[in-house]
Amino acid sequence: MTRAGLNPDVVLDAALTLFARRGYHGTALSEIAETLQVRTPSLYNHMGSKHDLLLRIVDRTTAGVLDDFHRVLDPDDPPAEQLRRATRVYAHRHATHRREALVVNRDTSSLSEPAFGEMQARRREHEHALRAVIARGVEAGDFHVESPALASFAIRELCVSIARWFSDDGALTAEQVADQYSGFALRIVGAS
Amino acid sequence: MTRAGLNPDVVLDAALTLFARRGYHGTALSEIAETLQVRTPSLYNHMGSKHDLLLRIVDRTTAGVLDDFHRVLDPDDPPAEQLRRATRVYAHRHATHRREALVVNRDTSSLSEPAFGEMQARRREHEHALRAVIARGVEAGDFHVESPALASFAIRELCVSIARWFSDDGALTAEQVADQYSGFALRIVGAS
DNA sequence: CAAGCTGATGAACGCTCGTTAGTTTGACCG
DNA sequence: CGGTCAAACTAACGAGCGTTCATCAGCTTG
Repeated sequence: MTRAGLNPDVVLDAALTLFARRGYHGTALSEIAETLQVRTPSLYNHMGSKHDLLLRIVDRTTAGVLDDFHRVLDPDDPPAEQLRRATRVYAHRHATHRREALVVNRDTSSLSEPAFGEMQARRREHEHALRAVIARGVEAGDFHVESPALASFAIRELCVSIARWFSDDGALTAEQVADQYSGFALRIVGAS
Repeated sequence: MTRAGLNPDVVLDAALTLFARRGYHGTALSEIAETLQVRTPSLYNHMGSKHDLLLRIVDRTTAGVLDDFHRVLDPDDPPAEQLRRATRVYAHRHATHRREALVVNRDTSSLSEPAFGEMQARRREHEHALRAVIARGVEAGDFHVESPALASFAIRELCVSIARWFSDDGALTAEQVADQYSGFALRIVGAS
């Protein structure tokens, strides 16, 4: 191991923390370097560019969201259980991956093409998948909402907002928050 | 009226649009100037500084939120009606003042003291006031939630998120969205 | 029509940014 | 112990930023 012991993961993690706190444009590479007790140019031994850091963060996170969704969704479950599981895992991720969520939801617009387009496509895929669950619940008479699209937006953004206030030192664990929020989701769609 | 017809309101409005789209740090004064078909230094005839623009936006918006709240809250109303009205006006504001909401929720951390502290105090005031309404509803047996704080966070952030997807050209008017979202809020707290 | 004022402008400032190049350091291996 | 190679360093770059200032244009007023 050399003097500073830097590596790509450590750099990405430090960037994640600072991007989440001050935003992508509000964070200088010199601040990331200072965090790691290293001069700025040393970072380039472990990353492509500043923009590349953002890209990797967004990519990894949006892929994780879709993975989560398809992993917990059982096609044989009734809509209420599907919605509960999909919401719980989405809420849980926003409590356990706060920094990633903050960066993705704040700085995605700083991505260049084609990364921005790909990210939007993934977001839309998750959005439509959740909307489909709600629509099935409405058809089955289990849910009661005027607009599945509106309810889907509301539930997704509800979970996203967890990243803005959750704390590991708080009164509730990530699991408890996820359980309560999935309960909120079922109430929003008017599940009996 | 002189050549370009600039004035403080026009500059603030252009800044608002660009801050909302690219963020405070992501927006250059030259871009604001370009929007107004003017050279950058001309802006200084109508503003103090870039930071001052952000400050005025945040100030005006957070004051408006508290104004709205106290204007619609009737102490004699039952908790359910109080929550409905408070949520409706908050949701409505986020549909009709999208740009302001986006800036406040993204770039507040770029404010310097004491502005940042003052803004946080106002936010907390609104948060606590809404939480109190929910707590009263729980005490009265009208609402059923484990944690009024969690429900209050959820409802507020739910409304905030409207700014992220609402469009004047969309299928729903601001009033319709506000009505549906205040319905979501009542469902979240388990109002009968 | 001349004087004066408001505001738009070109030029320039000091600074910070992301990034590159060349050099030096230090850990590892035969 | 000497050679090798990865990686951290110093120095410097070009560009863009927010901001200032002296100048200039054009409208208003007497």
